[in-house]
Amino acid sequence: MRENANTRTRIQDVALELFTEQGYEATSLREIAERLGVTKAALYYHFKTKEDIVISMVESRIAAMDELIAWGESQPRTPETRREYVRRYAADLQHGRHHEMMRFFERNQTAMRTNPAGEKMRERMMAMLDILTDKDAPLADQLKGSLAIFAIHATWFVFRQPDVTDEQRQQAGLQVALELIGD
Amino acid sequence: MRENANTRTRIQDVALELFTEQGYEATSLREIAERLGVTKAALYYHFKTKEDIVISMVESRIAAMDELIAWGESQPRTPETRREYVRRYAADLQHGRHHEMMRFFERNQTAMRTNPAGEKMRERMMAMLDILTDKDAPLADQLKGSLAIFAIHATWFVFRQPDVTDEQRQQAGLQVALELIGD
DNA sequence: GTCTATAGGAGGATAGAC
DNA sequence: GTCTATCCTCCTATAGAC
Repeated sequence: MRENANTRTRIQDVALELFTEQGYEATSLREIAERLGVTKAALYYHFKTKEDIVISMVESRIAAMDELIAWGESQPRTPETRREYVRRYAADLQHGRHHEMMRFFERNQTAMRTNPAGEKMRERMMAMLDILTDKDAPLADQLKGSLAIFAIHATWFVFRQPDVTDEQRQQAGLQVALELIGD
Repeated sequence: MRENANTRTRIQDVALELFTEQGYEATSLREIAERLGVTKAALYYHFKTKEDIVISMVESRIAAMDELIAWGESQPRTPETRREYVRRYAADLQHGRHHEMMRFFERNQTAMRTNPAGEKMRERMMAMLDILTDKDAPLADQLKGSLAIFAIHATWFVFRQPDVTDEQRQQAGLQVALELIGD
């Protein structure tokens, strides 16, 4: 079970990387298995289907988002709540494989269209948006709410310089996101 | 050739729609053919390969971008140039299938990774970014440049209300983009 | 827990008739 | 220009040995 847990995690790691780089559909189980030095059949011992690999990966991310959303919904709808929400979201993405997961979803929106994990994720993104913007706010403000979230995600992949630290990334993303939701 | 041009265009239209909604890899040629009431083999009369369909669609978009980029590069690197650039870009996307094309690329980045059309498109996006932001500008400003472009694209799909006019969309996207690049 | 072998199907692409 | 028929490859998934 030590071995079990280990291989399971390694499969998830490799899958996440390949799914993000090449796309979910474009990545075959053979490819993942080869990268790990095992056969396809071995993967099926750990996961029932290909879809299952994604579902298993997304769980901890969904849990973290649920916690954050619950917090947001329990707070008064004030500017300060929104600011704090953005700060917490940015901090949240620093842990585990969380920002990698969000990138995976961003790059596989279409493939996740019919996937249960994708449905859950879309639901959460909507809930987050509801915390950041009113549904009857001006269009520009609604757009800014979406961009604020996107800014924090983009933090992890837009910069072209190789020498940017995680510290600097997070700081830049957070600053822009905060400006977008109105200071 | 009248028929020819017509069928060719219809294939492109259906392909663009399905590739965007379901994803490039998830859409089979059989599916496109069925939607048009023809067989797969008929598609192969009009296009050499599946990849070829994408390449053919992207041409007019690339041409428009090249024109815009050439204009940008011929102007002084001033704030007013950047503002005008953003305005022209927003107006540009109103024509033909242009914003649909950008949405297609956004949702199929991974699939377009190894596609010649994808390579061209990435190159142009980089060139646009270079016009909007300096490479040695603060990280936050670089991020804002990317977000400005994204804001204009997002204009066409983020709003949840069904009664938003194209006029209103464009206006909101443009306003936010202009704020992002500093008024 | 991992392997070999294989079923079963779908996809892209082509040949050749009409 | 479009069709029928078919090829070939690759994929997901399973059966059963070790």
